[in-house]
Formats: sequence, structure tokens, C-alpha cells
Amino acid sequence: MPRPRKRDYETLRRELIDAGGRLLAEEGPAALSTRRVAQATGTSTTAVYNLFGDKAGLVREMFLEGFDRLTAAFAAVPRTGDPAADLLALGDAYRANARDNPHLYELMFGRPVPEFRPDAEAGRRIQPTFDALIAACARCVEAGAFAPAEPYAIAVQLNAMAHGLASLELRGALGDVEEADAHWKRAYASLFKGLA
Amino acid sequence: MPRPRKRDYETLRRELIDAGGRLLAEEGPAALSTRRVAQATGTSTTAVYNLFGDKAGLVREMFLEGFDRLTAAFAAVPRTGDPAADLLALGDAYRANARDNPHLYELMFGRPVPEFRPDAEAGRRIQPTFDALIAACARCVEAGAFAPAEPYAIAVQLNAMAHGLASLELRGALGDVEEADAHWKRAYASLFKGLA
DNA sequence: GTGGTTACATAACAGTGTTACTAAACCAAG
DNA sequence: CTTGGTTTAGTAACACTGTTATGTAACCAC
Repeated sequence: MPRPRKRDYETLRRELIDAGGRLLAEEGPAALSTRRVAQATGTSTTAVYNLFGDKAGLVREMFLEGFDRLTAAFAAVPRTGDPAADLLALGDAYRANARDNPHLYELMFGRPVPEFRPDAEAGRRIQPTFDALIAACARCVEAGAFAPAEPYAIAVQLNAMAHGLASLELRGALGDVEEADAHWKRAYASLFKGLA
Repeated sequence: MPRPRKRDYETLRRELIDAGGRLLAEEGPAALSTRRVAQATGTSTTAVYNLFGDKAGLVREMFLEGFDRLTAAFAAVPRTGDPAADLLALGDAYRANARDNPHLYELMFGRPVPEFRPDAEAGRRIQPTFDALIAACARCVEAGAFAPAEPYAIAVQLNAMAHGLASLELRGALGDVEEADAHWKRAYASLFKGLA
């Protein structure tokens, strides 16, 4: 007869992920030690290994959650009668996500945690985020805002531009907020013109 | 009368930076421990602290060297009578640099080494790389290939696009080489059209 | 009480960046 | 020659890391 569990595993798992998210947001990736995460949830590091396999498993969940949030932010963008404006709004949502969660953004698109590297399965799991962008591009093509082209190919361009701009902005390379605003506006205008 | 030095400091400094570069290229950022770098140069970790202040100081030199190389790659791009083609060639050089040195690229544009974060001085030191891009954009404006606009503002767009594409490509998100070629080609075509 | 099982925390291990410490190597002065 | 002073260099020590090993706890069945 096994020893009873002190805590519900689902709840503990949730708390560990949340604790990791808080530490990451407040202090950056260097704060993500198994000891600190475990301590923040009143348990021991063994829980990380039992519930996630290892530290990378925990960080993987945080990575996936970052994309879930981005997907949700995209889904929250209202669908108007103007597909081009909707696509711009997606870009705004992407930028806001990066600015509001710089450390999580780096975790999603960079390699700040040495132990973690996304696997192919994780890549598949984040596809919905990109799919939302592809769908928005398809609507622009259908509405005639963009010249006929494969929505996927267009989405790559938009994705690259947004990621490049967000990365530059997070590094402080785009100047103050107003200057950064202007850069985003110009870049999207150029690219939209080029895609028309 | 001080004890004589066993090694010339300039030479040792150079060797430590080179050793770091080799370890980074061959095994990635996780191999960049002070002990391994010191061992590879037949000295002890104290040398890292004496010559660079700390590990971050060594990594900072590698970061700067990465940009020196990129600047050199840009300088090696021949200046033709076609400024737009020259700008494309700069993009190719940027991409080649990223593909040939993926770990160094991540060090230059990401945060793979937790101890190191570029300071403002480092930011100034890498300005020449960006200046080359700005100059190439200026030539496109002067030649009428691009509509009149601040070369700096154009350079930001090109930089963002190139960085986004390179990052996606290094992550395996652009498919095989031919597919990636096509994505780069399309993205630059769209942006150039938009800037015309 | 013993055995078996799961659950959990702690100890132990090997590695990390960094600082502290000790010895080495040399010349000057007495 | 000895002592003192200085720089140089390597190693020891420290606190931290991810991870595995270990020991104890908690429960029921026999």
C-alpha cells in the first residue's frame, strides 16, 4: 500500500510551472534553478524530476505555455472587415507580447536556458501560433490586399520581420517607444506595399 | 623584482579568445567553461580573471570578434554599379555568416551564455557593422532604387528581416536549403518592392 | 512484526564561476 | 647569504548548479 501523496500532482505541476514563470519574469533565466523553483512551491527538487523528467522538461512546459499565450493573444485580436488591418493588429499583439514578457520571449525564440532546446514535438505543439498568422495572410490574399501568393510564404516574411523588430527593440536598438513605434509602422508599410 | 611571466600576455589573451571560439564552434555555448578554456591553452582559470576580469569579459571579446568578422564579411562584398544587388549581397553575407557560425551567431544576437550581457560600450563597438548596412541603403536611395527615405530607417527594416530570416533558418523553420533560399529571395523581393 | 510499495526530502556527486590562499621566481638591500 | 618586497601562477576553497543515490516516511496486507 503506497504512501499517500502530500499534494495533488496536477496542482503541484501547475504550481511549479507558475513559480518558474514568476522567477523568469522577475529575475530572468538565471533565476531558474531547480532549487529555487522547488523552494518557491514548498517542495524539493525531486518533484521537478518526478513531474517533468528534469529541468529541461519544466522549462519546456514554460516554453509551450509562452506560445499558448501568444496564440491566445492572436485569437483575441478582433476580426474586422479589413484583413490588412487585422494582420497589423497581429503584429501589434506579437510586439506587445515581447515587450510585456521579455524574458519569456527570449525563452521562446532564443536559447537562454542552456539545458533546454526545443524538440521536434515542441515544434509541432507551437504550430497553432504560426497557423493563426498564416490564416490572417490568407484572408489578405483573398480580399485582394496582397498579390496572389502562398499564405505560408507570406507568413514567413511577416514572422521574420516581426521577430527581427521585436528582437532589436528588446535590445534597445530601436530607440525610445516613439521611435520604435515609427520603425514598426514603416517596416510593416514597406512590407505590405511589397506584398500588394 | 617581480617574478617573470611565463607567457606573453597579448599572446595568451589571443589564445584564450581563440580557444573559446573553437569550443563554442565545436560544442556550443555549454562548452564555454573557464576551466575548459584555460585547459585548452595550458594555463589555469586565473588567467581568465587576470586578462578579462571574469568569464563575461572573455565572452565579450568573442562577441566583439563575431561582429568584427561580420563587418569584414560586409567589407568583402564587392561594390558594383548596382546598389540594390550590393545590398542583396550584404544580406547573403549576413546569412552565410549565420549559417557558417550558428553558435557564434546566437552569442552575437541572443543570450546563450548566462553570465554575459552586452554593455553599452559593446553596443558602440559593433556600430560599424550596422554602418556598412546604412551606407549600402544610402547608395540605393541615391541611385533611385529606393524611394527617398532615411537610410538608417531603411537599414533597420533590412536588419530586422535578415535577422528574422536567419533565426528562423537556424531553427530549421525554413525547410531545406532550397526552400530557405526561396524564402530569402521572396522576402527581399517584397521588401525591396516596398521600399521602391 | 515483517514485507512491499509509493512518496518525499536530503545527501552525495560532479560540475560551474569565482575568490582566497600559497608557493614560485626574481632582484635589491643589508 | 639572508631577508624583504613584488609580481606571477597554480591550486584550494567556497557557494552554487543539475542530477542521482540514499534513507526515511507512510500506508496496507499478511
